[in-house]
Amino acid sequence: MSHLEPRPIVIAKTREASPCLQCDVRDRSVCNAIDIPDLQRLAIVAMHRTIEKGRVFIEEGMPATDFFNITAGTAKLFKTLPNGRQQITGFAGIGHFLGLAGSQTYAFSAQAIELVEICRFSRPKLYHLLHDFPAMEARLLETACNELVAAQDQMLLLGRKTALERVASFLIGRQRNILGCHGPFDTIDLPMTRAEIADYLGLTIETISRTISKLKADGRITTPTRDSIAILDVEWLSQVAAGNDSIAGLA
Amino acid sequence: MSHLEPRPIVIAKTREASPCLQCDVRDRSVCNAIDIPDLQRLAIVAMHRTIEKGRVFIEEGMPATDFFNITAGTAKLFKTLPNGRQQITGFAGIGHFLGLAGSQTYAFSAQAIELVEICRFSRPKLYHLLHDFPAMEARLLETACNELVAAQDQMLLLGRKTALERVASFLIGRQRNILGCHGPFDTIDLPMTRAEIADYLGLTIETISRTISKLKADGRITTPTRDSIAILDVEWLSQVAAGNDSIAGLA
DNA sequence: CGGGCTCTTGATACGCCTCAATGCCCGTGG
DNA sequence: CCACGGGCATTGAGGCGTATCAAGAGCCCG
Repeated sequence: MSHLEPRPIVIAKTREASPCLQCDVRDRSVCNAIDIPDLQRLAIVAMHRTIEKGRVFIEEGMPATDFFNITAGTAKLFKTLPNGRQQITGFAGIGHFLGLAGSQTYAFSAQAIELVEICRFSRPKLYHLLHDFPAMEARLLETACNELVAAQDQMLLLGRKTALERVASFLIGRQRNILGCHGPFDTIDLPMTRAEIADYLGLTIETISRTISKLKADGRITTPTRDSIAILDVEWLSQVAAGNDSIAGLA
Repeated sequence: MSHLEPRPIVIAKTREASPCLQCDVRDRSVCNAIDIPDLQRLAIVAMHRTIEKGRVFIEEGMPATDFFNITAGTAKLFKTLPNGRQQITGFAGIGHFLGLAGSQTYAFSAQAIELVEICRFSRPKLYHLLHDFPAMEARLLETACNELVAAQDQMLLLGRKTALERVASFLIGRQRNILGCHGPFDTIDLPMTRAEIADYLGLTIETISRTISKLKADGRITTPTRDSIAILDVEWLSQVAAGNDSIAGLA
Protein backbone atom coordinates (compact mmCIF):
# COMPACT_ATOMS: atom_id res chain seq x y z
CA MET A 1 0.00 0.00 0.00
CA SER A 2 1.61 3.27 -1.11
CA HIS A 3 0.62 6.77 -0.11
CA LEU A 4 0.49 9.25 -2.93
CA GLU A 5 0.63 12.41 -0.87
CA PRO A 6 3.60 14.67 -1.59
CA ARG A 7 3.53 16.14 1.94
CA PRO A 8 6.46 14.26 3.46
CA ILE A 9 8.91 15.77 1.00
CA VAL A 10 7.62 19.26 1.66
CA ILE A 11 8.00 18.79 5.38
CA ALA A 12 11.51 17.52 4.94
CA LYS A 13 12.39 20.62 2.94
CA THR A 14 10.76 22.94 5.44
CA ARG A 15 12.84 21.49 8.22
CA GLU A 16 16.09 21.93 6.26
CA ALA A 17 17.83 18.56 6.41
CA SER A 18 17.06 15.97 9.11
CA PRO A 19 16.16 17.47 12.47
CA CYS A 20 16.58 14.02 14.01
CA LEU A 21 20.25 14.11 13.06
CA GLN A 22 20.90 17.07 15.32
CA CYS A 23 18.59 15.88 18.07
CA ASP A 24 20.60 15.70 21.27
CA VAL A 25 17.97 13.49 22.90
CA ARG A 26 18.34 10.76 20.29
CA ASP A 27 20.95 8.72 22.11
CA ARG A 28 18.79 8.76 25.24
CA SER A 29 15.71 7.41 23.50
CA VAL A 30 14.51 4.57 21.30
CA CYS A 31 15.41 6.64 18.23
CA ASN A 32 19.04 5.56 18.59
CA ALA A 33 17.98 2.20 17.14
CA ILE A 34 17.88 3.85 13.74
CA ASP A 35 21.16 4.36 11.93
CA ILE A 36 22.19 7.82 10.83
CA PRO A 37 21.63 7.24 7.09
CA ASP A 38 18.03 6.28 7.81
CA LEU A 39 17.27 9.15 10.16
CA GLN A 40 15.73 11.08 7.32
CA ARG A 41 12.87 8.59 7.18
CA LEU A 42 12.27 8.97 10.89
CA ALA A 43 12.33 12.74 10.64
CA ILE A 44 9.58 12.66 8.04
CA VAL A 45 7.08 11.12 10.42
CA ALA A 46 8.21 13.09 13.48
CA MET A 47 6.65 16.39 14.48
CA HIS A 48 8.13 18.61 17.13
CA ARG A 49 5.80 20.34 19.59
CA THR A 50 5.88 22.48 22.70
CA ILE A 51 3.37 21.86 25.49
CA GLU A 52 2.78 24.45 28.19
CA LYS A 53 2.73 23.51 31.84
CA GLY A 54 -0.56 22.01 32.99
CA ARG A 55 -1.76 20.92 29.57
CA VAL A 56 -3.17 17.40 29.28
CA PHE A 57 -1.89 16.04 25.97
CA ILE A 58 -2.98 12.40 26.30
CA GLU A 59 -6.44 11.58 27.57
CA GLU A 60 -7.38 8.17 28.93
CA GLY A 61 -9.97 6.46 26.78
CA MET A 62 -9.42 8.63 23.71
CA PRO A 63 -8.39 7.01 20.41
CA ALA A 64 -4.67 6.33 20.44
CA THR A 65 -3.65 8.23 17.33
CA ASP A 66 -0.07 9.14 18.18
CA PHE A 67 3.13 8.14 19.91
CA PHE A 68 5.21 10.68 21.77
CA ASN A 69 8.83 11.05 22.66
CA ILE A 70 9.65 13.58 25.35
CA THR A 71 12.60 15.79 24.47
CA ALA A 72 12.38 18.27 27.35
CA GLY A 73 10.53 18.69 30.65
CA THR A 74 8.49 16.22 32.67
CA ALA A 75 4.98 14.82 32.30
CA LYS A 76 2.89 12.87 34.77
CA LEU A 77 1.07 9.74 33.60
CA PHE A 78 -2.09 8.98 35.49
CA LYS A 79 -5.42 7.23 35.75
CA THR A 80 -8.49 8.60 37.48
CA LEU A 81 -11.49 7.19 39.33
CA PRO A 82 -14.99 8.73 38.98
CA ASN A 83 -14.98 10.67 42.26
CA GLY A 84 -11.68 12.42 41.59
CA ARG A 85 -9.28 9.92 43.06
CA GLN A 86 -6.13 9.83 40.99
CA GLN A 87 -3.20 7.45 40.66
CA ILE A 88 -0.04 8.62 38.97
CA THR A 89 1.57 5.59 37.35
CA GLY A 90 4.81 7.33 36.51
CA PHE A 91 6.68 10.49 35.65
CA ALA A 92 8.00 10.66 32.11
CA GLY A 93 11.21 12.64 31.56
CA ILE A 94 13.61 13.28 28.71
CA GLY A 95 13.85 10.35 26.29
CA HIS A 96 10.70 8.67 27.58
CA PHE A 97 8.57 7.02 24.91
CA LEU A 98 4.81 7.33 25.38
CA GLY A 99 1.73 5.77 23.89
CA LEU A 100 2.45 2.04 23.87
CA ALA A 101 -1.17 1.28 24.48
CA GLY A 102 -1.88 -2.22 23.26
CA SER A 103 -5.43 -1.31 22.41
CA GLN A 104 -6.96 1.34 20.18
CA THR A 105 -7.40 3.81 23.03
CA TYR A 106 -4.97 5.34 25.50
CA ALA A 107 -4.95 3.52 28.83
CA PHE A 108 -3.82 6.58 30.79
CA SER A 109 -3.68 10.36 30.65
CA ALA A 110 -0.57 12.51 30.43
CA GLN A 111 -0.15 16.06 31.67
CA ALA A 112 2.86 18.36 31.43
CA ILE A 113 3.91 19.33 34.96
CA GLU A 114 6.42 21.80 33.54
CA LEU A 115 7.15 23.09 30.05
CA VAL A 116 7.44 19.99 27.89
CA GLU A 117 8.75 19.42 24.39
CA ILE A 118 7.84 16.34 22.44
CA CYS A 119 8.26 14.56 19.16
CA ARG A 120 4.94 13.31 17.91
CA PHE A 121 4.63 10.29 15.62
CA SER A 122 1.42 9.25 13.96
CA ARG A 123 0.68 5.70 15.01
CA PRO A 124 0.12 4.12 11.58
CA LYS A 125 3.17 5.83 10.13
CA LEU A 126 5.43 4.71 12.94
CA TYR A 127 4.09 1.16 12.72
CA HIS A 128 4.87 1.23 9.03
CA LEU A 129 8.37 2.40 9.85
CA LEU A 130 8.80 -0.27 12.52
CA HIS A 131 8.18 -2.87 9.86
CA ASP A 132 11.31 -1.68 8.08
CA PHE A 133 13.39 -1.25 11.21
CA PRO A 134 13.09 -4.32 13.44
CA ALA A 135 15.93 -2.93 15.51
CA MET A 136 13.63 -0.19 16.69
CA GLU A 137 10.90 -2.68 17.44
CA ALA A 138 13.41 -4.56 19.57
CA ARG A 139 14.27 -1.33 21.39
CA LEU A 140 10.58 -0.71 22.04
CA LEU A 141 10.23 -4.21 23.46
CA GLU A 142 13.22 -3.53 25.68
CA THR A 143 11.64 -0.27 26.82
CA ALA A 144 8.32 -1.94 27.53
CA CYS A 145 10.07 -4.62 29.59
CA ASN A 146 11.85 -2.00 31.67
CA GLU A 147 8.56 -0.23 32.32
CA LEU A 148 6.99 -3.51 33.28
CA VAL A 149 9.71 -4.09 35.87
CA ALA A 150 9.21 -0.57 37.21
CA ALA A 151 5.46 -1.15 37.35
CA GLN A 152 5.96 -4.32 39.39
CA ASP A 153 8.18 -2.45 41.81
CA GLN A 154 5.48 0.18 42.14
CA MET A 155 2.84 -2.48 42.82
CA LEU A 156 4.98 -3.81 45.65
CA LEU A 157 5.28 -0.26 46.97
CA LEU A 158 1.58 0.51 46.74
CA GLY A 159 0.43 -2.82 48.11
CA ARG A 160 2.88 -3.54 50.88
CA LYS A 161 5.04 -0.59 51.90
CA THR A 162 4.48 1.90 54.72
CA ALA A 163 4.36 5.66 54.16
CA LEU A 164 7.97 6.05 55.28
CA GLU A 165 9.13 3.26 52.98
CA ARG A 166 7.22 4.76 50.05
CA VAL A 167 8.78 8.18 50.46
CA ALA A 168 12.23 6.64 50.92
CA SER A 169 11.72 4.54 47.76
CA PHE A 170 10.63 7.62 45.87
CA LEU A 171 13.69 9.63 46.92
CA ILE A 172 16.11 6.79 46.20
CA GLY A 173 14.44 6.18 42.85
CA ARG A 174 14.74 9.83 41.92
CA GLN A 175 18.35 9.89 43.03
CA ARG A 176 19.17 7.02 40.69
CA ASN A 177 17.96 9.18 37.82
CA ILE A 178 20.50 11.89 38.55
CA LEU A 179 23.42 9.86 39.90
CA GLY A 180 26.28 11.97 41.20
CA CYS A 181 25.41 15.59 40.79
CA HIS A 182 26.82 18.44 42.78
CA GLY A 183 28.37 18.33 46.23
CA PRO A 184 29.14 15.43 48.53
CA PHE A 185 25.44 14.73 49.03
CA ASP A 186 23.00 14.16 46.24
CA THR A 187 20.49 16.90 45.68
CA ILE A 188 17.24 15.83 44.07
CA ASP A 189 15.16 18.13 41.96
CA LEU A 190 11.41 17.75 42.35
CA PRO A 191 9.49 19.21 39.44
CA MET A 192 6.26 17.85 40.93
CA THR A 193 4.13 19.17 43.79
CA ARG A 194 3.45 17.32 47.06
CA ALA A 195 0.01 16.47 45.72
CA GLU A 196 1.59 14.74 42.75
CA ILE A 197 4.04 12.83 44.93
CA ALA A 198 1.06 11.76 47.02
CA ASP A 199 -0.89 10.56 43.98
CA TYR A 200 2.18 8.67 42.83
CA LEU A 201 2.75 6.94 46.17
CA GLY A 202 -0.88 6.25 47.00
CA LEU A 203 -0.88 8.62 49.99
CA THR A 204 -2.21 12.09 50.84
CA ILE A 205 -0.49 15.47 50.71
CA GLU A 206 -0.46 15.65 54.50
CA THR A 207 1.22 12.28 54.93
CA ILE A 208 3.91 13.23 52.39
CA SER A 209 4.51 16.47 54.22
CA ARG A 210 4.65 14.84 57.63
CA THR A 211 7.00 12.11 56.44
CA ILE A 212 9.37 14.59 54.84
CA SER A 213 9.31 16.66 58.02
CA LYS A 214 10.17 13.60 60.07
CA LEU A 215 13.05 12.68 57.75
CA LYS A 216 14.32 16.23 58.13
CA ALA A 217 13.97 16.16 61.91
CA ASP A 218 15.87 12.86 62.03
CA GLY A 219 18.70 14.30 59.97
CA ARG A 220 18.24 11.99 57.00
CA ILE A 221 17.58 14.77 54.49
CA THR A 222 17.51 18.55 54.16
CA THR A 223 15.34 20.73 51.96
CA PRO A 224 17.51 23.47 50.41
CA THR A 225 14.51 24.85 48.53
CA ARG A 226 10.84 24.03 48.35
CA ASP A 227 11.29 21.84 45.30
CA SER A 228 14.54 20.10 46.02
CA ILE A 229 15.71 17.61 48.62
CA ALA A 230 19.24 16.69 49.62
CA ILE A 231 19.84 13.18 50.92
CA LEU A 232 22.18 13.08 53.90
CA ASP A 233 21.98 9.37 54.71
CA VAL A 234 21.72 7.43 51.48
CA GLU A 235 22.46 4.07 53.07
CA TRP A 236 19.73 4.36 55.68
CA LEU A 237 17.18 5.57 53.14
CA SER A 238 18.06 2.71 50.80
CA GLN A 239 17.56 0.19 53.57
CA VAL A 240 14.19 1.66 54.48
CA ALA A 241 13.18 1.80 50.82
CA ALA A 242 14.02 -1.90 50.50
CA GLY A 243 11.70 -2.68 53.40
CA ASN A 244 14.35 -3.45 56.03
CA ASP A 245 12.30 -2.28 58.97
CA SER A 246 14.91 -3.58 61.42
CA ILE A 247 17.29 -0.77 60.51
CA ALA A 248 14.62 1.90 60.74
CA GLY A 249 15.02 2.32 64.49
CA LEU A 250 18.77 2.89 64.43
CA ALA A 251 20.30 6.32 64.86
CA MET B 1 27.75 -17.34 14.36
CA SER B 2 26.74 -20.94 13.87
CA HIS B 3 26.36 -23.63 16.51
CA LEU B 4 27.91 -26.95 15.68
CA GLU B 5 26.09 -29.07 18.20
CA PRO B 6 24.04 -31.95 16.80
CA ARG B 7 21.64 -31.93 19.75
CA PRO B 8 18.68 -30.15 18.15
CA ILE B 9 18.23 -32.87 15.57
CA VAL B 10 18.29 -35.57 18.19
CA ILE B 11 15.69 -33.75 20.22
CA ALA B 12 13.50 -33.33 17.19
CA LYS B 13 13.71 -37.03 16.55
CA THR B 14 12.97 -37.95 20.13
CA ARG B 15 9.83 -35.87 20.05
CA GLU B 16 8.62 -37.52 16.87
CA ALA B 17 7.78 -34.67 14.52
CA SER B 18 6.96 -31.17 15.77
CA PRO B 19 5.25 -31.13 19.16
CA CYS B 20 4.47 -27.44 18.60
CA LEU B 21 2.32 -28.42 15.64
CA GLN B 22 -0.07 -30.38 17.84
CA CYS B 23 0.07 -27.94 20.71
CA ASP B 24 -3.49 -26.85 21.46
CA VAL B 25 -2.26 -23.85 23.42
CA ARG B 26 -0.45 -22.38 20.43
CA ASP B 27 -3.28 -20.21 19.18
CA ARG B 28 -3.69 -18.75 22.66
CA SER B 29 -0.06 -17.73 22.99
CA VAL B 30 2.67 -15.78 21.25
CA CYS B 31 3.69 -18.94 19.41
CA ASN B 32 0.91 -18.35 16.91
CA ALA B 33 3.11 -15.67 15.36
CA ILE B 34 5.15 -18.43 13.77
CA ASP B 35 3.78 -20.07 10.64
CA ILE B 36 3.23 -23.80 10.55
CA PRO B 37 6.12 -24.58 8.20
CA ASP B 38 8.52 -22.91 10.64
CA LEU B 39 7.14 -24.55 13.78
CA GLN B 40 9.87 -27.15 13.62
CA ARG B 41 12.46 -24.52 14.45
CA LEU B 42 10.45 -23.37 17.44
CA ALA B 43 10.02 -26.94 18.65
CA ILE B 44 13.77 -27.42 18.68
CA VAL B 45 14.33 -24.75 21.30
CA ALA B 46 11.23 -25.58 23.32
CA MET B 47 11.26 -27.99 26.24
CA HIS B 48 8.12 -29.25 27.88
CA ARG B 49 8.02 -29.60 31.67
CA THR B 50 5.63 -30.40 34.48
CA ILE B 51 5.79 -28.42 37.71
CA GLU B 52 4.12 -29.70 40.87
CA LYS B 53 1.91 -27.48 42.96
CA GLY B 54 3.82 -25.19 45.31
CA ARG B 55 7.10 -25.30 43.41
CA VAL B 56 8.86 -21.96 42.82
CA PHE B 57 10.25 -22.14 39.29
CA ILE B 58 11.38 -18.53 38.85
CA GLU B 59 13.24 -16.79 41.63
CA GLU B 60 13.57 -13.03 41.85
CA GLY B 61 17.15 -11.89 41.49
CA MET B 62 18.41 -15.10 39.90
CA PRO B 63 20.03 -15.00 36.44
CA ALA B 64 17.31 -14.91 33.78
CA THR B 65 18.30 -17.96 31.75
CA ASP B 66 14.94 -18.99 30.34
CA PHE B 67 11.58 -17.89 29.05
CA PHE B 68 8.44 -19.83 29.89
CA ASN B 69 5.10 -20.37 28.27
CA ILE B 70 2.37 -21.79 30.47
CA THR B 71 0.42 -24.59 28.80
CA ALA B 72 -1.64 -25.76 31.78
CA GLY B 73 -2.46 -24.65 35.31
CA THR B 74 -1.88 -21.31 37.06
CA ALA B 75 1.17 -19.67 38.57
CA LYS B 76 1.41 -16.66 40.83
CA LEU B 77 4.00 -13.96 40.07
CA PHE B 78 5.23 -12.10 43.11
CA LYS B 79 7.80 -9.93 44.78
CA THR B 80 8.78 -10.09 48.43
CA LEU B 81 10.02 -7.67 51.07
CA PRO B 82 12.63 -8.70 53.69
CA ASN B 83 10.21 -9.23 56.58
CA GLY B 84 7.93 -11.58 54.68
CA ARG B 85 5.54 -9.10 53.15
CA GLN B 86 4.55 -10.25 49.69
CA GLN B 87 2.94 -8.61 46.68
CA ILE B 88 1.49 -10.78 43.94
CA THR B 89 1.79 -8.83 40.70
CA GLY B 90 -0.34 -11.20 38.70
CA PHE B 91 -1.64 -14.69 38.07
CA ALA B 92 -0.36 -16.38 34.93
CA GLY B 93 -2.68 -18.85 33.23
CA ILE B 94 -2.72 -20.83 30.02
CA GLY B 95 -0.89 -19.10 27.17
CA HIS B 96 0.86 -16.62 29.44
CA PHE B 97 4.43 -15.80 28.43
CA LEU B 98 6.89 -15.35 31.30
CA GLY B 99 10.38 -14.03 31.70
CA LEU B 100 10.39 -10.73 29.84
CA ALA B 101 12.82 -9.25 32.30
CA GLY B 102 14.66 -6.41 30.63
CA SER B 103 17.74 -7.06 32.71
CA GLN B 104 19.92 -10.10 33.23
CA THR B 105 18.06 -11.24 36.33
CA TYR B 106 14.40 -12.06 36.97
CA ALA B 107 12.50 -9.16 38.49
CA PHE B 108 9.95 -11.40 40.19
CA SER B 109 9.38 -14.94 41.43
CA ALA B 110 6.88 -17.45 40.08
CA GLN B 111 5.24 -20.29 41.95
CA ALA B 112 2.81 -22.93 40.70
CA ILE B 113 -0.40 -22.66 42.72
CA GLU B 114 -1.71 -25.82 41.07
CA LEU B 115 -0.19 -28.39 38.77
CA VAL B 116 1.46 -26.42 35.98
CA GLU B 117 2.84 -27.37 32.61
CA ILE B 118 5.23 -25.15 30.73
CA CYS B 119 7.30 -24.81 27.63
CA ARG B 120 10.77 -23.63 28.50
CA PHE B 121 12.91 -21.68 26.02
CA SER B 122 16.55 -20.90 26.61
CA ARG B 123 16.94 -17.15 26.46
CA PRO B 124 19.81 -16.90 23.95
CA LYS B 125 18.21 -19.47 21.67
CA LEU B 126 14.88 -17.72 21.65
CA TYR B 127 16.53 -14.35 21.05
CA HIS B 128 18.32 -15.90 18.12
CA LEU B 129 15.00 -17.17 16.83
CA LEU B 130 13.34 -13.78 17.32
CA HIS B 131 15.90 -12.31 14.99
CA ASP B 132 14.55 -14.51 12.23
CA PHE B 133 10.89 -14.04 13.13
CA PRO B 134 10.15 -10.37 13.64
CA ALA B 135 6.44 -11.28 13.71
CA MET B 136 7.01 -13.03 17.00
CA GLU B 137 8.94 -10.06 18.32
CA ALA B 138 5.95 -7.91 17.41
CA ARG B 139 3.66 -10.31 19.28
CA LEU B 140 5.91 -10.10 22.33
CA LEU B 141 5.75 -6.31 22.19
CA GLU B 142 1.99 -6.53 21.99
CA THR B 143 1.94 -8.86 24.98
CA ALA B 144 4.23 -6.59 26.96
CA CYS B 145 1.95 -3.62 26.20
CA ASN B 146 -1.10 -5.50 27.42
CA GLU B 147 0.67 -6.42 30.63
CA LEU B 148 1.71 -2.82 31.05
CA VAL B 149 -1.91 -1.71 30.79
CA ALA B 150 -2.93 -4.37 33.33
CA ALA B 151 -0.13 -3.24 35.63
CA GLN B 152 -1.37 0.35 35.47
CA ASP B 153 -4.88 -0.78 36.35
CA GLN B 154 -3.46 -2.67 39.30
CA MET B 155 -1.53 0.39 40.45
CA LEU B 156 -4.78 2.36 40.45
CA LEU B 157 -6.38 -0.44 42.46
CA LEU B 158 -3.56 -0.68 44.99
CA GLY B 159 -3.11 3.04 45.39
CA ARG B 160 -6.64 4.36 45.37
CA LYS B 161 -9.36 1.74 45.75
CA THR B 162 -11.12 0.58 48.93
CA ALA B 163 -11.20 -3.05 50.04
CA LEU B 164 -14.68 -3.52 48.58
CA GLU B 165 -13.65 -1.98 45.27
CA ARG B 166 -10.56 -4.16 45.12
CA VAL B 167 -12.47 -7.38 45.66
CA ALA B 168 -15.13 -6.30 43.16
CA SER B 169 -12.40 -5.49 40.61
CA PHE B 170 -10.80 -8.86 41.22
CA LEU B 171 -14.05 -10.75 40.68
CA ILE B 172 -14.99 -8.77 37.58
CA GLY B 173 -11.49 -9.20 36.20
CA ARG B 174 -11.64 -12.95 36.75
CA GLN B 175 -15.06 -13.11 35.17
CA ARG B 176 -13.73 -11.46 32.02
CA ASN B 177 -11.26 -14.33 31.67
CA ILE B 178 -14.02 -16.91 31.51
CA LEU B 179 -16.78 -14.96 29.75
CA GLY B 180 -20.06 -16.81 29.57
CA CYS B 181 -19.66 -20.17 31.21
CA HIS B 182 -22.41 -22.23 32.69
CA GLY B 183 -25.79 -21.10 33.95
CA PRO B 184 -27.49 -17.74 33.88
CA PHE B 185 -24.95 -16.35 36.36
CA ASP B 186 -21.21 -16.48 35.89
CA THR B 187 -19.39 -18.84 38.17
CA ILE B 188 -15.77 -18.00 38.80
CA ASP B 189 -13.17 -20.60 39.61
CA LEU B 190 -10.58 -19.55 42.17
CA PRO B 191 -7.45 -21.69 42.01
CA MET B 192 -5.82 -19.41 44.59
CA THR B 193 -6.28 -19.24 48.37
CA ARG B 194 -7.63 -16.25 50.29
CA ALA B 195 -4.07 -15.47 51.33
CA GLU B 196 -3.06 -15.20 47.68
CA ILE B 197 -6.02 -13.01 46.84
CA ALA B 198 -4.99 -10.81 49.76
CA ASP B 199 -1.40 -10.56 48.56
CA TYR B 200 -2.68 -9.72 45.10
CA LEU B 201 -5.01 -6.96 46.29
CA GLY B 202 -2.74 -5.48 48.94
CA LEU B 203 -5.02 -6.53 51.80
CA THR B 204 -5.09 -9.20 54.53
CA ILE B 205 -6.77 -12.61 54.60
CA GLU B 206 -9.28 -11.35 57.15
CA THR B 207 -10.32 -8.35 55.08
CA ILE B 208 -10.82 -10.57 52.02
CA SER B 209 -12.95 -12.95 54.03
CA ARG B 210 -15.03 -10.19 55.60
CA THR B 211 -15.59 -8.48 52.25
CA ILE B 212 -16.68 -11.71 50.58
CA SER B 213 -19.02 -12.40 53.51
CA LYS B 214 -20.53 -8.95 53.15
CA LEU B 215 -21.04 -9.42 49.40
CA LYS B 216 -22.74 -12.69 50.15
CA ALA B 217 -24.94 -11.17 52.86
CA ASP B 218 -25.95 -8.37 50.47
CA GLY B 219 -26.94 -10.89 47.81
CA ARG B 220 -24.34 -9.80 45.27
CA ILE B 221 -22.62 -13.19 45.10
CA THR B 222 -22.89 -16.75 46.33
CA THR B 223 -20.16 -19.26 47.08
CA PRO B 224 -21.18 -22.67 45.67
CA THR B 225 -17.92 -24.19 46.90
CA ARG B 226 -14.95 -22.96 48.87
CA ASP B 227 -12.97 -22.17 45.73
CA SER B 228 -15.61 -20.79 43.45
CA ILE B 229 -17.82 -17.71 43.46
CA ALA B 230 -20.98 -17.01 41.51
CA ILE B 231 -21.75 -13.40 40.67
CA LEU B 232 -25.43 -12.54 41.08
CA ASP B 233 -25.28 -8.81 40.36
CA VAL B 234 -22.70 -8.20 37.66
CA GLU B 235 -23.79 -4.64 36.98
CA TRP B 236 -23.50 -3.53 40.59
CA LEU B 237 -20.14 -5.22 41.02
CA SER B 238 -18.86 -3.59 37.83
CA GLN B 239 -19.91 -0.19 39.04
CA VAL B 240 -18.19 -0.68 42.38
CA ALA B 241 -15.07 -2.04 40.66
CA ALA B 242 -14.96 1.11 38.52
CA GLY B 243 -15.00 3.25 41.65
CA ASN B 244 -18.56 4.54 41.37
CA ASP B 245 -19.12 4.88 45.08
CA SER B 246 -22.48 6.59 44.52
CA ILE B 247 -24.06 3.33 43.45
CA ALA B 248 -22.59 1.35 46.33
CA GLY B 249 -25.36 2.34 48.72
CA LEU B 250 -28.21 1.24 46.50
CA ALA B 251 -30.11 -1.97 47.12
C1' DC C 1 -12.48 -39.95 64.19
C1' DG C 2 -8.81 -37.03 65.00
C1' DG C 3 -5.09 -33.70 62.89
C1' DG C 4 -3.98 -30.00 60.23
C1' DC C 5 -5.24 -27.07 57.04
C1' DT C 6 -7.86 -22.80 55.37
C1' DC C 7 -11.52 -19.87 56.22
C1' DT C 8 -14.56 -17.12 59.14
C1' DT C 9 -15.76 -14.08 62.79
C1' DG C 10 -14.96 -10.99 66.72
C1' DA C 11 -12.40 -7.41 69.63
C1' DT C 12 -9.02 -4.17 69.61
C1' DA C 13 -5.09 -1.32 67.83
C1' DC C 14 -2.87 1.64 64.81
C1' DG C 15 -1.60 4.08 60.58
C1' DC C 16 -3.13 6.92 57.50
C1' DC C 17 -6.99 9.99 56.06
C1' DT C 18 -9.95 13.92 56.82
C1' DC C 19 -10.92 18.34 58.24
C1' DA C 20 -9.26 22.68 59.69
C1' DA C 21 -6.06 26.32 60.70
C1' DT C 22 -1.75 28.42 60.06
C1' DG C 23 2.55 29.44 57.71
C1' DC C 24 5.51 30.15 53.81
C1' DC C 25 6.78 31.59 49.28
C1' DC C 26 6.39 34.46 45.43
C1' DG C 27 4.27 37.23 42.06
C1' DT C 28 1.54 41.53 41.58
C1' DG C 29 0.33 46.00 41.97
C1' DG C 30 0.14 50.15 44.61
C1' DC D 1 9.85 49.08 48.63
C1' DC D 2 6.22 47.03 50.93
C1' DA D 3 1.26 45.38 51.41
C1' DC D 4 -1.72 42.14 49.52
C1' DG D 5 -3.36 37.78 47.75
C1' DG D 6 -3.37 33.14 46.13
C1' DG D 7 -1.13 28.68 45.88
C1' DC D 8 1.19 25.32 48.02
C1' DA D 9 3.09 23.32 52.22
C1' DT D 10 3.03 22.44 57.07
C1' DT D 11 1.06 21.19 61.39
C1' DG D 12 -2.57 19.69 64.63
C1' DA D 13 -6.84 17.12 66.32
C1' DG D 14 -9.85 13.57 65.61
C1' DG D 15 -12.08 9.75 62.91
C1' DC D 16 -12.19 5.77 59.93
C1' DG D 17 -10.69 1.72 57.51
C1' DT D 18 -7.93 -1.81 57.57
C1' DA D 19 -4.39 -4.56 60.23
C1' DT D 20 -3.53 -7.30 64.08
C1' DC D 21 -4.45 -10.59 67.50
C1' DA D 22 -7.23 -14.33 68.98
C1' DA D 23 -10.80 -17.88 68.83
C1' DG D 24 -13.68 -20.89 66.67
C1' DA D 25 -15.77 -23.23 62.49
C1' DG D 26 -15.63 -25.91 58.37
C1' DC D 27 -13.28 -29.00 55.32
C1' DC D 28 -10.00 -32.48 53.52
C1' DC D 29 -7.50 -36.61 54.19
C1' DG D 30 -5.52 -40.07 56.54
